[in-house]
Amino acid sequence: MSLHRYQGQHQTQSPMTSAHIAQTMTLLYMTSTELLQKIDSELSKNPALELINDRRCPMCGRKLPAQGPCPVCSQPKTMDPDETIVFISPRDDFYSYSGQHSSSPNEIPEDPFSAINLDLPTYVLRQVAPELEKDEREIAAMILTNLDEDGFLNIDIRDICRFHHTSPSKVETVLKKIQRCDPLGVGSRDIVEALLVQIDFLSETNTIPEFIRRTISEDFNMLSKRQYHELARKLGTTTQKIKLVAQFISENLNPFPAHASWGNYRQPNENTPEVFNQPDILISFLNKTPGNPLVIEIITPSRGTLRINPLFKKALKEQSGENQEEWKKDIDKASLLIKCIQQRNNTMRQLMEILVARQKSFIIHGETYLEPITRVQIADELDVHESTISRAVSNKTVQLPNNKIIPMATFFDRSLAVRAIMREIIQNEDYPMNDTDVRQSLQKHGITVARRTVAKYRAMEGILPAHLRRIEKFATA
DNA sequence: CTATGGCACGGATT
DNA sequence: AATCCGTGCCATAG
Repeated sequence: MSLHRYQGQHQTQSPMTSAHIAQTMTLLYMTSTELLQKIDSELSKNPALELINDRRCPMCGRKLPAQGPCPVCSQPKTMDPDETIVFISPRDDFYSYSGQHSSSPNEIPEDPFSAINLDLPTYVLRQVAPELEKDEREIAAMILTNLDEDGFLNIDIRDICRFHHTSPSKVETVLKKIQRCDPLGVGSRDIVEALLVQIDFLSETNTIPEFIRRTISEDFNMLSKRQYHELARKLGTTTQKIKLVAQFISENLNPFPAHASWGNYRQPNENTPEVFNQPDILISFLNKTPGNPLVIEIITPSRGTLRINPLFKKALKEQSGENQEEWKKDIDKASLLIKCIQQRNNTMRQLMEILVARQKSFIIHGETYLEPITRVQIADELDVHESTISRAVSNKTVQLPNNKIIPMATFFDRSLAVRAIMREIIQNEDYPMNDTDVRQSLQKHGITVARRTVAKYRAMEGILPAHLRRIEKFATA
């Protein structure tokens, strides 16, 4: 209370600083979605603040086209794969789709084995949204609201066409994009289609057994009945090769998209559901081509440029009265907000620059390559307070080049790499290894942890103890 | 007797 | 100051 009066009297000095710091902290803590709400509410409350239709790059101030980020700042200087491009990407369309999936929120598929109640339709929608045109999004939304618990599409494509007055090929295009999202094959109409999608994806980077496409698309019945001999005879090949196909399927593919990386997504007994908001950061390869430089987009919600209404300013000068005090306050508040948003952007950019540099192999090659770093280290390097980094990281999410959306805090997970390696070890084990064995095996990788810790990691990953894995192995073999 | 999970402690991290 | 994390000890189930 008394603080307000104090500020009123000494406004010529800089009482800004304390308010400035406080607001920067709050803004930094907010996700992009929350920031959008904040801006909206400020706009409606504060007459001095104005949103003009003039989109400008938050970094260089250039005029921007109606869509997309700054063409100059988002361009690489070289094609050197070591380079990363970090830029602020003002988006207005990005957030309008959260929670839009229609009438029946109760129909959200829920895997009984998963304690995490992620909402599959929104999760997928967030991944594809950036890639879609406006009319495509409505189709995508319709597709995603008609998924069954296995992640299959249980509505006729023709119905979608009728509803949106569009062609089947258009729907197919959207569907194709959806199918390549994280629960790979989601939105397929049946097991066969889901498997084929997964194979297509895998074949881009891996070698796949011959005959696999054909067996799945034509003879999936025989395959599932394990009639390997008959199948081999029909295709004129050896039983051995057919068995390879079967093995590959059981090891690398998942017939039910919703159960795969989606359903048994670790942490079985964790009752903290991870709610993924819209990603705050997008990381991708330039032109979506692996090997190209990385492109980091820091999403900032905006439909234009925020500024102080010049008319309001003029009115303040001309008019003197009891309102003047009030108006001046409004102007100060508005300019403060604008400054703080700039600062937020700047901090996020610096943070991502250094974070991506450090964790590049993790981003490109996966969890095993995550380096253990702490927020303090980053804070020292950027010469800011640790809490700044904490605020910037907390609650934010990042979308990786493989379209997975992860919490930004994952970059600071000290044990993720070890857990990933452990998973590999257990995956490739010849016999069910007990925790002591796993510990030794990890030691060969140069990782020393206590036996008890192995048990903990196992629990985190939802891996059963050795004696129970034995049963599982026999069941699948 | 062995493998595993629960509890709690201390140090690091936020 | 509060929280998280790895670890040691011990009880218990198999």
